[in-house]
Amino acid sequence: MDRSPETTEPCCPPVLAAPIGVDDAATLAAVLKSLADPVRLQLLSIIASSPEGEACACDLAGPVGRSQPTVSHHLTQLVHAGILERAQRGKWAWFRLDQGALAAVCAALDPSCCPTPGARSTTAS
Amino acid sequence: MDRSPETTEPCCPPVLAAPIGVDDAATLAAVLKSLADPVRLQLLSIIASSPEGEACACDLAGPVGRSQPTVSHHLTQLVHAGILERAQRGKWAWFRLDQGALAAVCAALDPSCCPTPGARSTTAS
DNA sequence: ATATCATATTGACAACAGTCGATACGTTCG
DNA sequence: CGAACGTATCGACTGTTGTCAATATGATAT
Repeated sequence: MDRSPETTEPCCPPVLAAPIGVDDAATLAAVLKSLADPVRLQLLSIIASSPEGEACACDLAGPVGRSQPTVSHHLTQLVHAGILERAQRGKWAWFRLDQGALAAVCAALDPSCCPTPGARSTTAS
Repeated sequence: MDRSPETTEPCCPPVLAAPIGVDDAATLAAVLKSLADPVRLQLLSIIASSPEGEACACDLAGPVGRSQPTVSHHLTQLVHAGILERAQRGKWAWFRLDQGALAAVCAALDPSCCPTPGARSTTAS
């Protein structure tokens, strides 16, 4: 499925403003769950701080000390959650951070900290 | 419990700036894990949007549709993670949000979104 | 085409987390 | 004191998740 462009889309209405519904809670929880793992956080960190902002999967298994299938699994989860973007380059898979996704999580968690345009209205365009 | 003042101190070094260590990853993952649950997010939301910013445990079991032990379990987890603060008032337990904790999580996730004193966003791209 | 390399998928297992019923603890009130 | 009430803990069950070995898939080069 296609993801929207650079629009900083808040994934959910802010948690602190008003009681959120079960659906919104589940959505935000899913994204947070994808972030709530030490290995995935390390992967994110390594990828984000890489020279061009992207990293090859072949360079990730070593630093996090996990097997190749495990790393692939984590990367897939992060891509599925909309945190990472995958690009096939030759036979290598390159991953880069979708920074908008993290900002959206931040906005949902603490909008007073992250003033995102459109974060106030429940159904922003 | 002592709670940190208004100092928005990130719980961890920013994820995106440089590769974080295993220890920092585990710390941040633990906090995120406490947030990565729909029921807990709902509890947070209800508590934060309550009149005085705090809510009694007796009023929480209903809205989230869970049993009293389950709600107590979730509240304990959130307190343990430093997200909530507990106050015993008579025989009632009142919970309020430690907003600094959420801001710290945001700062660790995306410092460019949450400008903290000392954390400079090196928006490379 | 065949070999080689990088990555994804499968299957299986262990550990963890969410849930509830039952029960214990602690406070308040009669 | 004892009853009533709110909350926490315990024990058990179930579903989920992180992990790896083995294998499959796909792309490149020889």
